[in-house]
Amino acid sequence: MNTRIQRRNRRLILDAALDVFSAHGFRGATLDAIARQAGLSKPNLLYYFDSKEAIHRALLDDLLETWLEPLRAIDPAGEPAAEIMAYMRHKLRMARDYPRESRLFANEILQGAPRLSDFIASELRALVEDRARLIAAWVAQGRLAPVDPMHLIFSIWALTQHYADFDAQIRLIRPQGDPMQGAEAFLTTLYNRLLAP
Amino acid sequence: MNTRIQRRNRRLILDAALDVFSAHGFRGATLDAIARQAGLSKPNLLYYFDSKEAIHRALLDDLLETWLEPLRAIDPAGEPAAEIMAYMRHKLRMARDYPRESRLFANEILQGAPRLSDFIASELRALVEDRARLIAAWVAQGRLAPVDPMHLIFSIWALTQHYADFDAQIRLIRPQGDPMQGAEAFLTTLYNRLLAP
DNA sequence: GTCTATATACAGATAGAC
DNA sequence: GTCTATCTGTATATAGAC
Repeated sequence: MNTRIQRRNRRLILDAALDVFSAHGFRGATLDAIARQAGLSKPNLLYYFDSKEAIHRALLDDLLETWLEPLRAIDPAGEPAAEIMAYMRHKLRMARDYPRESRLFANEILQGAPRLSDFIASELRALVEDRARLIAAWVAQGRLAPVDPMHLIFSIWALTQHYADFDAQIRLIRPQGDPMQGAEAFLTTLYNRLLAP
Repeated sequence: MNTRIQRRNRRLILDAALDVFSAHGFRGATLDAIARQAGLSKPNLLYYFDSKEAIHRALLDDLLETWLEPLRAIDPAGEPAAEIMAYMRHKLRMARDYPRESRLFANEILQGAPRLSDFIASELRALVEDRARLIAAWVAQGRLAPVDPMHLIFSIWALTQHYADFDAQIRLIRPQGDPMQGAEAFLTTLYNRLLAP
């Protein structure tokens, strides 16, 4: 029983599955495509995971741990505007470094969040409400410009994830160079102007 | 040959198909689901359209005509900030009134724009470049704050379509009330602050 | 024009040899 | 642990009666 090979194959499968699920959605993904991408046979995939659903589930579980972290990292003791800016940059970095994860998530939400509604309605919701209260307190103290905390958070999600989720569109509109070229500078200006008290 | 019934049935099919394709993506949608939703039999769908692909194609073609219109409506002779604000409100209204169309589009882009790359690389790209030049000219004249025109356009897309595309997430995080409650006020503040010269 | 019945293809999952 | 071969369900599309 070689645990090293097992771990290597599980990783190969999950990496291939992330490629395929993020590019085609759950229904559009096939075990054949994942197996080909992973360099394994289809039955071998199902030796490591019970079902297509189980592979997808494993990807989401991996993702959700890292999904909350940037929001959690906002420090109540920090300087308000700087904390929001750092959060925005953190999310933008994730969109650049983990675009497949962003698209996996987007595919799920777009289709009504069938497999994520529990997570969103409990953990994510509680965390967002907590951070919204923090931001509202900062506003009340006059340390941030008056701004709706929920919409502020949504705006950061929308603006950063857009570069991962709509990457195909941006590349077709601006074929030359990196799709995220100039994004950080633009978003820094935008939030500096929005948040200055 | 009753053209009135034909038109009515084509409309029924396309409306049902928009429901199903936007909610489940191309592969996730089934003719069974569309037929049930339309109140017709599956072979009857294929009497009006050659294939599942053809139904999808018809939806996209309908969509693309209306997709360019708000960008085109930006008036070079207008007051710069007011024109941008009007464009943003126009897009926000479309996200509210046509969320299924927004999700249909998002599904396509997310999966690499396989059926939209021609449209995006030609018509949309040309229009965006034209509008970017207009905005750049306004900036050069000092009538808008210095801002990257492309990223400004992307930001409006991201922030408005987010309310349609991520509607499921927003509803789970804020179960009470309308997901777009406060969105227009927030975005108005945001762009007022960003664009003031 | 609309239906029931069906041909055909493909995808998820399993059997069983090695 | 990994493979080939295969079972089974489901989806697109067609045939043909009415």
